[in-house]
This record gives sequence, structure tokens and C-alpha cells, in this order.
Amino acid sequence: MNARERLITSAQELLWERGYVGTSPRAIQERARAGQGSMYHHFKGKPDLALAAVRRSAEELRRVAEAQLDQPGTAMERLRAYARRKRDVLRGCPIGRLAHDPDVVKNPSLREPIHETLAWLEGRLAELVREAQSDGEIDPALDPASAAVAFLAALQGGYVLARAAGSVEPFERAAEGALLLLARAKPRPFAGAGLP
Amino acid sequence: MNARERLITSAQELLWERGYVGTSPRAIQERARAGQGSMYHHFKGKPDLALAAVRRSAEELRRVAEAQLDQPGTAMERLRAYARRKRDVLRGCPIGRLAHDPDVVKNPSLREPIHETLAWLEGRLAELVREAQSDGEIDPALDPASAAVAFLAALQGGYVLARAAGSVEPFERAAEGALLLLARAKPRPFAGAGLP
DNA sequence: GTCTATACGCTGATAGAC
DNA sequence: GTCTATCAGCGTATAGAC
Repeated sequence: MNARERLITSAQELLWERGYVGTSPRAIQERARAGQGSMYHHFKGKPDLALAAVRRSAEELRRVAEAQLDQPGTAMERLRAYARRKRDVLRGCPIGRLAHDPDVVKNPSLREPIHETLAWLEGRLAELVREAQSDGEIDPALDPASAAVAFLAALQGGYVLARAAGSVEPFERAAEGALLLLARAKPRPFAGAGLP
Repeated sequence: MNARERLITSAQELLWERGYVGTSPRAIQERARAGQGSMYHHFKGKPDLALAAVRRSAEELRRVAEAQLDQPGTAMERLRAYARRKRDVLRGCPIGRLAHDPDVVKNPSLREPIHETLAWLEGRLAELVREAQSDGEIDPALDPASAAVAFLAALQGGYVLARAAGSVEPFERAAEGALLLLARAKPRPFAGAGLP
């Protein structure tokens, strides 16, 4: 891997871990085993490198999520698999994490890839909800967009609760809880069946 | 307000806005209109002041939430009111926000008040879910703890999505979506409705 | 309690040699 | 492309006067 790539990768890791303010050019250089000159040759400065790193992280998350959500199986199975997918929970979401960084959020070009990725994910989840409704796994009366955004938010919030607890457990409980709420929102198997 | 109090308040605001790494003693002093000497007289240093500020924020959030959740009305109404309560959404949650800060999370004394507050809130929400189940507003078969943690996580995640979007709208959609999922998870109006 | 002086390492960058 | 030199300013204190 060349210096430019190593710099982007290192910046991605540090932004994920420490945020924008917490990440110094020097720390990026050290992790990338690149000198000052090298970094300032490839990038105009810290903001420029951060932009490249954020865009890269957005792409990567999208690729991973896409692969996961396009797996074989029913829609409900894929929603479940996505919620339960192996994650480094205590590190947080590499994208959602950035939304808490003031210097990222106030910069529109930095914020845009983050928003776009989350919006895409929400839309994709809504499609799966719709599909699960066709399959009779989720109540067709439920608004798919509302369900999807609440589901995605529950996962993002799960990271917050887990980090606060210093344990992955709250994430898992939030994810399972969200699945439970989704899945319960379906026509009762016996709805009306047991009426006197 | 004396200097000590002004320092704590200023630190609370800056931690909320910028996190631990992003907040310098100097910035706190300026906002508090206090000198260097004053700050180092009242506090051992930045970590000590941050601890006081975090504890204060935790207390405050708890007091506000407590008041909100103990309002008159049915349990389901109070859950709704809590989700819809007026918030400065784009500023994020003053407590949840800190869970994304590496220097806060790695310090057990800093993390503890955050975790405790969120855990308390989750427990309180679970009680309300149970109450709503007694009222027939939520399906009694649903696990209250799972529902509560998913609900709380959806709100926390709502902040993330809102900040990423630069708009309060995703928060509101996530909150309404979570309410919808909760409320749908109830006995159909006619499910056994005529039973003794 | 609050102020001023002083300190040292780090941040984020520029300049020019190789 | 990468390296080294250099820089002004900030971060996070400590010391001692008032």
C-alpha cells in the first residue's frame, strides 16, 4: 500500500476512534509510517485528508451493508441478520460516530457523505420492511418508512448505550428489542381466530 | 453565581458541544469569565472539573426526565409526551453525546454517571411500558425491558440521524416510529375484547 | 480566591533540500 | 515523493504575588 492509501486508512481509524478534534496530523503520519512532507504532498492539510477518509468510510460501510442486506433469505431474516451482524460494538459505528463530532457536522462536505449513507441505509431497510409485509411477517398497516427509521435509530442508539455501559450487552438488547417490536407488528396468526 | 459554579456550567456546555478532547481549560475559563488561577484553585485540573460537570449534567437530565415521566396521564400518554418533549435536537443529548468521547468512556469515574443515568432511564421507561400493558395499551406478551431499551436507543439514535442530516426531522420520525411500533404491539382492539 | 508570570510539549503548517 | 528545519500559537499546567 502506498503512502497516500496508508494515510487515508490511518485517518479513517483515528477519526473513528478519536473524532476530528482528537486526531492530529502527526498521529495520522505516525500510524501511516509517513513523514510530514509526504502527508502535505498528497493532501492540502488536515481537513482535506479528513474529507478523503470520511468519504472512504462511507463507501466501505455502504458496501458492507449492501452485501449483508442482499444475502439470500426472507426479508425478515435479512433484517434479523443485519441487526445481529458481527460488529465491534464498543468502537461504535464508524459513520454514526462522526455525527457527534462538531467539526464534522458543521462542515457540509464532511457531513454530506455521512448523511447520504445513513439515508441510503434507511431507504434500503424500508424496502425490506415492505417485503416482509408482503411475506406476512410484518403488519401491512405499518408505515415502512417509520419502522425503518426507528429500527436504524435503535441500532445507532444501541452503540451509545453500549459505550456508556462499557459492555456490548445494551446494544444486543436494543437490537433484539427492535426486532421484537418489528416482528410483533404483524397480523396475529390467530387474529380474530379465537373470538367467541 | 460564583466562579466555581460558572466554571462547572461552562464546562457542561462545552463538553456537550465539543466533547472532552475538544474542550480546553482556557475555553472554559473564558466562557466562565474566570482566570487561570481561579480554575486551578477550585479544581485540580481539567479531568477534575470535567468530572464535576458530567455529574452535574447527569443529575440535571435525571431531574428533567423524572419530572416529565411523572406527569399526570396514562402511561402511554407519558411515553408519547417523553418522546415528543421539546429538545434542542441538533445539539444532541447532553449525556448520550459523551458516550462517543473516547476520553470520557475510558475513564470509569467519568463513564459511571452517564451509564447510571441511562440505566435508570431505561428502567423507568420499562415501568411505564408495564403500566401501559396493564392499561391494555401495549401487548402484555411483550417483554417490557426489551421494549424500553429499544425505545431509548431509538431516541438516542434519532439524535445521530438528525445531526447527520443537519435537520431535526429524522429525530422526529424516529421518535414517532418508535411510538408506533410500541403502540402497535398491543392486543388488537377486538382481541378477546368481550371476555369477562 | 484571583491574578500574572513562566514553562514545555503538541498542533498544524510552510520552506526548501534531496 | 519524501525528508528535515523551522515556526507561531495553543493546551495544560505550576509558582508565587496580592
